[in-house]
Order: sequence, then structure tokens, then C-alpha cells
Amino acid sequence: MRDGPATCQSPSNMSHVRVRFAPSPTGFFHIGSARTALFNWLYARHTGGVFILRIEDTDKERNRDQFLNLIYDSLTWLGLDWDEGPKAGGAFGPYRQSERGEIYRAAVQKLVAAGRAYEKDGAIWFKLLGERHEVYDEHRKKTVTKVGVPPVVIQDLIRGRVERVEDEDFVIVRSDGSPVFHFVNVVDDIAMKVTHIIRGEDHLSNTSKHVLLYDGFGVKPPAFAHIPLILKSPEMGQGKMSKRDKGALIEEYQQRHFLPEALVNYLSLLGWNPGDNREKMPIAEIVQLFDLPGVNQSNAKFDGKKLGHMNMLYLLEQPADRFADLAREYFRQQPGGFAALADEAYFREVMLLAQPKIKSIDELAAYTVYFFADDFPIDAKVKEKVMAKGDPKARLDELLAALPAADFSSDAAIEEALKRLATEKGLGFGDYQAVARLAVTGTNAGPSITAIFRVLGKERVLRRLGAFLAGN
RNA sequence: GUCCCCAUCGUCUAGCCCGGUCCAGGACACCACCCUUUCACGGUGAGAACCGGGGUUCGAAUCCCCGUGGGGACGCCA
Repeated sequence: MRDGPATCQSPSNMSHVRVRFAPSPTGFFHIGSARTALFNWLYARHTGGVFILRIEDTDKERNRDQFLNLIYDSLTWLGLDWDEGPKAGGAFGPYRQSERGEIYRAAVQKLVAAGRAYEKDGAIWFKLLGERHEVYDEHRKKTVTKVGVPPVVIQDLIRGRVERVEDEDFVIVRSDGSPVFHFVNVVDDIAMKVTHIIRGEDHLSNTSKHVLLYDGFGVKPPAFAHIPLILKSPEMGQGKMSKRDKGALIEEYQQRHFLPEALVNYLSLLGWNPGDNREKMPIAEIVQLFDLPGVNQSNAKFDGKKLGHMNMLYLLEQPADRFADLAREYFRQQPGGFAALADEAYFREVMLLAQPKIKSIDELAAYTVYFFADDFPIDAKVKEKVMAKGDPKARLDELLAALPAADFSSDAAIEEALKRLATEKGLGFGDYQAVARLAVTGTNAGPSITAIFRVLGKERVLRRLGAFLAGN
């Protein structure tokens, strides 16, 4: 205490963890990429380290600006802010590999000078050290040169010790002069002082090449943490989830107006858990508890239903103002959605009724049609069922006779009026509720009938009851 | 085909490292009931798993081996 606040943040306390997320803009941004980005971000935030975004755009053929923007948009939407990278700057830039040509050329020269790289067929190859012999590869249907080398040992933070034999020279610069992934990846991780490489398990087999390259540069490799993959759900089929699978794209959830915090929470639980039974957790708490040794080793299947449930949990607890904001944005993009937004006060009333009932924002239009249009659809099945029970037309008549004198100023007043009517006729509330709901909303699902009456207003309710009776 | 990783309810997982407290806990989904003015929410309950075989041990979901299954990698893609 007597040291004062100035010494609280001593340099020895400061983390020097540097992690990076290194996507390539060659396709849509999907769940798997998002989860890898998330785990890197979580680790950076947990340790007080630095989260770097690096764009691996060395594949000129397949790069698209559209995909690049999608990376920025998706990360931003998810709340995964990067400390260094495009748009953020940093001391180790540029952060797009397409702009780092000089750095790679120098790195190649270094390896060539050290006798660890050579040219063949116009490409530059990384040279393994050891005895060479030719062998025919059945799988690849060609003769390859094997090098007698000891296995590469990888110390993985999640998987422990992994051994793998890497026994062939491999290309680091293509014959067109462009450097390949393995090479630029390692060069950049060295240049950007990356301390922990957190990536999908599909890269585990590549890691032996990477370790060899670090060795070639005379640099000690960083810590590796290969996280489990996200597989297709049983309905989607077999194998790891790909961008082509339904529900695999971050963009989809953004368009469906899912809450990003719900998606992030769900994703954090794929391969990690807080150690107790909690699932819905604020991001700050996840940051606090997340650590690499806590990550699972086995792949997880994506479950859209559970994501939906998480989304509902978050939706339920949103303040009315934020819910209205989200809903407004949604209706603006909805065909004909302007009708819902015509009267702000009325819109807010309807949203108050809808919020506790829906599971996701994109159900809103269908759930609230009858509040905003008189030509709402009538559910044929529900109609058949309701009209077959008791004497619904008589109930409608009675409603039409009793309601004009009723007080519509509050749910309680409407409830009282309806109950009085029911008692008078020796019937139950339910005898009126079902048919009234059908006539006024066209369905059997929704908020309480009293709330619907109140928000719709007496005039509109009477008009719909009358019209329904006349038409049936 | 070769190499690497993995293996608890249909799914996500706790437990496994440091064997007994586990006839295996939670969540999603499913079913039943309750709440109720419909539909949701919520509540209660049911069904549902230690992949198989060997070992080690007094004792194994937990440790070891083999098999099987799942996943991944074997590109001048990333």
C-alpha cells in the first residue's frame, strides 16, 4: 500500500501474450472461423495480451474484397475487437500479407544463404537435413524424395506431446514468385512476435512443417494450441462444418437478427466450459475464466437448436428499449415493414407484448402481422378446430353485443368485461377467448387476448369480430 | 493407402490428470404433468450415455494395450 498506485502495474505483471487470428478472404466467414477468432480473442483478453488480425491473402486467384469486408464486419458484429491489424494499425504492419512481399523475399534469401532453401522447377523449396532416397508414393501416384529425419516433436497446450515425421522437402515459394501459406505464416508469426498459435486441429498436421521452418530461421517456436473442430450436426451430415452448410455462416445469424452476445456465448461453449454447470454467462466472466488448458480435445457438433435457445435467453432479458431498437432495425429491412413503424408509440406497445413470447427477432413479422394489417392470414387448421367446438357464432354475437359498452382502457377492465359476459351466459372465459382470438388475429397463438384487445382498440376489435361473423 | 488427433445420454458437456464419495451430474432436444385465457416462458418428472475386448488393481468412466468408430492432414490452397 505504501508504494502507491504508480508501482501497481509493474512491468513484470504485464502480459506479453500476442495471439493472432489469420483468416484468408477466400470464402464466407463461418462458424468455425468465428470460434477460432473467439478463442484467440478470449485468450488475449484473459491474459491482458494483444489480439492481432492478419489477413492471409496470398492466394491471388481466390481472394475477394467482398470476403475481406465480411471478415471485418463479422468480427465487429461479434464484438471481437483487434488491437493490431488492418484498420487498427500496430508496430508490426502491414497486416495484409499481400503487402508484405519485401519481408518474404528477405526471409527467402536468408534461408537460401543458410543453405536451407533451393530452387527447383522455378519454385523455391525448403530443404530438410538428412539422407535422401527415392520412393514411390501409392496414394499420390508418383515418385518422391524422402529424407531420413527424426520426427518433429510438438508440445501442444491442448493435446500434449505430438510427434510427426515430416520427411519431404516442400515448396515455400511458387514458380510464379508468390510465397505459400506455411512459409508466410511462420515468417509473419516470427515478425509479429506471436507467442501462442491458437488454431483449428486441421492445422496440427501442418505444424511439423512450421516447426521445421522456425528451426530453419533459428527461432524457438511459439506455444501451439490446436482447438477441436466444429462438425456438422447429425441433420447436416458427416464431417467438419463447411461454408456450404446451412447455418454455417455468421452472416446468416446477423441477417436473422440473432443477438451477437448469444452467438458468442454459445460458441464459447463449443469445446470449452467454465468448470461448473453454468452456460449463459456474460462475456466478462467468460474472459475471466477462459484458459487454454481448459479447452477440450474432442470435436463438437454444431447444434442450431441450442443456439436458438441461448438466443431466446438473451432476448428475454433485453431492456425494452434495446429490444425495440433491434425490432425497428429488423422491420426496416422487412418487405412492407414500414407499416409497423408508422406509429412509434403503438409499435412500442406491440413490441412489449411480443418480446416475452418470441424466440428470435426474425419471428417478429409473422408474430405481429395482425397488429399492423387488417388483411392478416387466417390459420385454416385453427379455424376448423375452433369453429367445430360449441357455438362460436353465438359467442361472437354476444361479444358484439356486449363489447361496445365495455371499458377498453386496461387489461383488467377488459378481463372484467369478458368475465362478466361469460358469467352472465353461464359459460367460461375460454368459450369467448378462442373464437375472439381467431376472429381478431387469425391464429391461436399470441399474447393474452385482453392485451390484444387493449392495444388494437375497441373500434378495430369490433370491426374484425363483425367482419369475421359476416364472412363465416 | 500413410500419418496425426479424438472417443461419457440423440447433441453440448461435468467427472478422468490426483482410481473408491458415480447403480455417472447439468443443459439443449423429446415425452408427460403442473401453471394458465391461447401460445410461449416457468416449474416438476420420465426416458436417455461411460464404444468393444484385454490387462493393472481389493476396486476403473477414470491408468495401460489392442481393436473399432469418428475427425483431420497428406497441394506450387489457406
